[in-house]
Formats: sequence, structure tokens, C-alpha cells
Amino acid sequence: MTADLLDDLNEPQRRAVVHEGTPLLVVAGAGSGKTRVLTRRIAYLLSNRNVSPGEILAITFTNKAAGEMKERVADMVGPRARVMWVSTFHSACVRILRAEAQRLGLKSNFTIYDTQDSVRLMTLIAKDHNIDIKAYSAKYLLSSVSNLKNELIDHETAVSRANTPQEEIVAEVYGEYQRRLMRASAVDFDDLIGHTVALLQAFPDVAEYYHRKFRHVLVDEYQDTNHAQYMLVRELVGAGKDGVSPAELCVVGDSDQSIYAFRGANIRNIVEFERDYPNATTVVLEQNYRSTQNILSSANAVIEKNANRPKKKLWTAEGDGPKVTIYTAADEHHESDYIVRTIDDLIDNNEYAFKDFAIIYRTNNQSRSIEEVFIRKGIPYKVVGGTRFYERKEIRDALAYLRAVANPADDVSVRRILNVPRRGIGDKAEEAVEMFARRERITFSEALNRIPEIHALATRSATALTEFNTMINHLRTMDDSGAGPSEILMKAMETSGYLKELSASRDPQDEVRVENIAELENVTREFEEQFPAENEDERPATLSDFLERVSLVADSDEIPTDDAHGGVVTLMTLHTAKGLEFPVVFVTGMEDGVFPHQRALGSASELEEERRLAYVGMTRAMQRLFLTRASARSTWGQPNYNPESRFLAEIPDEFVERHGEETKALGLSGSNFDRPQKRDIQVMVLNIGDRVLHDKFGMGTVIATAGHNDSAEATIDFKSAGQKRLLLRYAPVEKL
DNA sequence: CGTGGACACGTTTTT
DNA sequence: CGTGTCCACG
Repeated sequence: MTADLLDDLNEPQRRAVVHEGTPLLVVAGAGSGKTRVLTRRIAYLLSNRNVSPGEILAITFTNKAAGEMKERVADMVGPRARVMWVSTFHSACVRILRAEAQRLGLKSNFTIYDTQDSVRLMTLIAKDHNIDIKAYSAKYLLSSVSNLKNELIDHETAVSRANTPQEEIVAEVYGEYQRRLMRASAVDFDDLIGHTVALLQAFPDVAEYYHRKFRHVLVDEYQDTNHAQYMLVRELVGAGKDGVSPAELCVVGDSDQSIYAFRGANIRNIVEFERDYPNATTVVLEQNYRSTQNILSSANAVIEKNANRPKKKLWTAEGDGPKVTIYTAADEHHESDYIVRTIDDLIDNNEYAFKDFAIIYRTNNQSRSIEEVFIRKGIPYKVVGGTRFYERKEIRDALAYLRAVANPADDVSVRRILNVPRRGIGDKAEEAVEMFARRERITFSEALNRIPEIHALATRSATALTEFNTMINHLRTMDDSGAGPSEILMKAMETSGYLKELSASRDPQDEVRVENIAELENVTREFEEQFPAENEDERPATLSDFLERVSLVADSDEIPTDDAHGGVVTLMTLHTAKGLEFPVVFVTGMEDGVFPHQRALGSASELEEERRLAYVGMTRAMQRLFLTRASARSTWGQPNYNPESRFLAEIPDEFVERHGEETKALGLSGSNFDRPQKRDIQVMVLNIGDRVLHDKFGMGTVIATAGHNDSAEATIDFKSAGQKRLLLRYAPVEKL
């Protein structure tokens, strides 16, 4: 057994698998066999170190990663892998919180709000508190609150620490937001982590229980943890103060692939691991089994430009391979044409099938021009990401019905569907119910049960509300008497008239919506079928069970798998591509302002994150890597002339081959544009780095330029007023 | 109460 | 350019 598990590992991998006794950090470069080490280590614990599956907690960020890990371990050690906790941060926390909810004043059937629910709630709060929504959008307020939660700062602390008017407003809505969540017996994604940390800190007996239970804690993608997740790991591992020795901790990650700082991920957690856990051991995996040396050397060259990163250099035993291709196209259409031509050529030579190709870009809107050409040329493709199944309006409406049924305290869901489809309940009626509920200190749903007492209601509104309430109550009765999610879903869609309204519509979009509802019904049925098998208690799947599953599963757009007809080309963002690999990869839009993104240009730390993103993108490629750019790219109808991405210049010539039509940085001469050159009035020419004086904003520095003549724009960083994008034709700026 | 047109805005997003 | 939101009107 031991031989089997260790046989095909290289030396550092083997060390990571067998390491014993002290905290372990595995620094795993791209393609270095990270998942293999993690799964082998778990298998090794089970078969060679006499650890029982129930003592293992393995944490990932995605359900997919968790599922794969569990499956791979089960392949090695058999079905007893089932009792292991291999789950996402969020599912692990839900499991703990459900068991201990009452200690935090929550009902154990609490609802989990997703981002959209939270935005809705925050919008309501902003309105109630007369907050200027123009200056403080619900999104801004929410992300501020989320940042605080990621740092484990509660609303009381936020209030006491608030120094600026902004911080005061955020602290105020934060408190109200938490009160409303609590009243609705709901938590948001951040709370799942934060509440669990609070639980473990406030209740030593609960902490001790988990310390005794989990003797091994493994964390994947450690570079993506935020402070709250970092603390959660610390609390779960324990410090031995309760007489239980700390669990053996193993974290795996790569600081060069940290690309979620904007969501609160803190690269510090992995960089400072040895400081956090003083007796820690570090194993570095640098041998890459995925890419050719030319691809790795190029990626290394780019990432090395980041300051203060732990040194690490990927290498491969597989040989140089072809050089990386850098292609410059005249515009984004030519860029797409080039991609299609190249794909065709490679397929004609029988080297590759469609499924071997991935097109990766910085922002979702870049897929459009590529899709257009793909459709025209008949290239089969799939866009991964974008609007996901569970984010579609109709799916969210349907789920709101189910949530309103399962958790009557869930005001946000009840109010979402109150007038969907239209049933004559307007803002005024809703407000009257809301006022009544607040006066009586009851939930919105409870208020609906007392409509006759609400005198502010017009008769017509009262009738509509009563009818709505009767329908919802009927659905709740079904739920109480054990009807399954699929049955309740279909009943809700029928009695509410939701399906009817969609079916009656001539809008082709609504036809798709009907199909999506049908697909959701499929999901409920599949869930009902698999549920008893997965759980030891024989209880059939309830609506709440279903909703919990759904709330923690974001995606349904899967990465296309192998397919009889050569599959399809995959299109996705750089972020989505992390963790994947393809024989041939195109990274498109290699232009300053596109990638690195415009908004990162002014900040050193954001530029470093962009560079890590470039590293992630390039290291997805196994055999061929193409970096493409367009001299001109139309954004919102206006052509932009972005300079070549700075990342391209960072790759030494020896690893690359350049092709395409080079266009002069300024002016259109020498390019093969069809469009006649316009003769425009000369406006001021600004270059990056120029200092300017603006009538209103004062002194500033040019950090980016775009367009020419009439349409010339400059992004200028003004010290006090922040960054502004100005049309130079009008802007009252003066070059210094 | 419902709707059309003006208007503002526009990264990345594992849960 | 495309989408989502807000207000004035029917």
C-alpha cells in the first residue's frame, strides 16, 4: 500500500505526503501536482498512520474541488472516505452552525443569503435610513460591510472605529443590516465564516469538541484565504489550551496564483505561514508536469517582476517545445480571425481537437467579438461563467417562492415575490404592511396573516394581499406535511401564475425562462432521488435540505468535458481558468488598459495581482501558448488605441516569436485599417507620466491614455479627487 | 399601478 | 454598445 501511494511521486511530493507532527506548508507551483499531493496525503493518513476518516477535515474553496478530492481519495482507500469532511469553507461552517445555531440566537433552519439577496436587503436599509444612494450605492455599502466582516470586525467595533463620514454611514448600515438578517433568521456568505469563528471563540466546549474530532486539518488554495478564514483555521486547529493537542495542519497553495485580493484574500496568510506557526515545515514543489519549458520560462519571466515574492522557479523535464507566439492584430476582429485561423490550422494537421483549445481573457465582454467569428466560421464553443443558472431572474424568483415557504421569517424572499407575477400589490400596499409589521414587532409574513387589522390598506390591495397569503400558506402546509421540493416548486409556479405569464409571453427570452424553470424542476427531482442514498437518516429530502444545497452551489455551467466529436473550444476569464489546463491556450487582449486592466494601472499592488493573473493564464497551457493583442479595440463604440501589455515586454525574446501587423503607437499610418483616416482638430497630446493641472481637481498625473484627436481621453490620477477619465477635447486641463 | 423612454454606468467573483 | 434603474405619464 505504502509503495503504491508513494511510488510515482517526486522527492518533495513524497516529503509532503509523509510529513508528520508539525504544521506543513506545501508551496505548489502551477502544474506541480498539488491535488495529487493532497489526496495522497489523505490516503496515506488513512492507510499508514492509522487515522480514521472522521478525524480528517479537508477544506477547499469550490464544491467541484471538494467533490474531486473526495472521489480521488475514495478511489484509493474505498468507501470509508465517505465520512470524511471534505468540503468548502462555507459548507463546513454551515454544518457546524446548524448544529449550534441556537447558541448564536439563530434558528437552525436559517436562510443563507447570496449576494443578490444582500443587495436587496441593503437597498431597503439605505432607503429607510435616507442615505444618498447616488453617493453610497447598495453595492458599495455591502462591499464595505463585507470587507469589515472579512476582517472579523463586528458592527459595534465598526461604529466605535468610524472616523470619516463614510465610515460612519457604513457602520450605521452594518448594524442595521445585521439586525435585519438576525430578525429574518438569515446569514450571508461572510457570516457563515464569521459566525463560526465567533462560535468557536465564545464557547470553549464547542471548540473542544471539534478539536477532539478533527486531528488533521488540510486546506487547499491557502493563498486565497481571507482573514476570517485564516482565523477559522486557527480556531479549528486549536492551540492546545483545552488539553487537546493542536490538530496537524497542512496547507497547500501558491502565492503567485493569488488572484482574489479584491474579495479579501490576503496573500500574507501563506507568505507568513512560518511566522504564524513557528515550528512549521515548508516543502516547495517546483517541478512542473504540465507545460513546456518555453511556456514556463515566459511565465517565470513575468512573475519575477513582482517584488517581495518568495523565490520559486518552475522547471520541466519535458523539453522546450515550440516558442510562445505573440500576435498583434489591427483590431479585435482581426484578433478573433487569427485565433480561428490558428485553431483551424492546428486541427487540420490532426494535432488537436476543439476540446484542446481555451480562449482566456481579462473581462467577460471580450468574449463577444470572438463568439461572433466563431459563430460565423462554425467553430463549436462554450462560454464558461458569465450569468450563471442560479443567478437568472426566473430561477431566483422560483427559489424566492421556495424560501418564502421554507422560512416565513425570510422577509427579503417574501417581498421579492409579493408582486411577481403582477397581482396588484404595489409599493404603497407593501409599505403599509411593512409599517404594521414594524409597529407590531413581527415579521412581514406574520403581518400578512393579519391583513384585516391593517387599516392603511385600500380594499383592492387587501384582497390581493389576502389572496397571496392564502397561496403561500397553502404551500407551507404542503411543506409541513412532507411534500418534496419538486412538488412544492411546481405547485408554486402554477398557483402563482408565474409559469402562465411566461408561457403567454411572445418574448423569446421568456421561452428560455420556461425551459429554465423546467430545468430547476429537474434539479429538485434529481436531488430527491439521490438524497436518501447520501444520508444515513432515512428522512426524505425536505425543501430546506434542497435550499441549503442550492445556496452553496453557484455554478451549473460546467467546463465542457471530452466529447465524441472533438468537443468544443472553451472561452472564459482568467479567473475562471485557474486550476484548469489545456493543450493550446490563447490569452487575448494583451494590452495595457485591458490586461493589465485600466483600473489596476494606478496601483502597484493591483498591478502585481494582474501580473499573477498573467502567470495563471500562461501556465494553463500545456503545449502551445498564444498571447494576442489588438492595436485598436472598440469599447462602447469608441475605438481605443492601447499600448502593448507591459507583460509582453517582460518576456525575453529567446522564448517568443512575434507575428502580426505592428501598428505605430500613435496615429493610424502604416496599419491596414479599412477606415479612412479622419482629419480632426488637434487636441492636446498627453503621455503617461505627464503632470497636469485641472481647473477643479487640481494637480494630477496621467496614468493612461486612449483615443486620438476628438476622442482622445486620458486617465488622470488626481491626488484629492481620485482617478478620473477625461475627454481631452472638453476637459479643462493644462499640461505642466 | 404599469410602462416607455431618458439616463447612468460599465473588472475579476470559488460561496 | 448593452443593460439596468428611475421618473413621468397614461
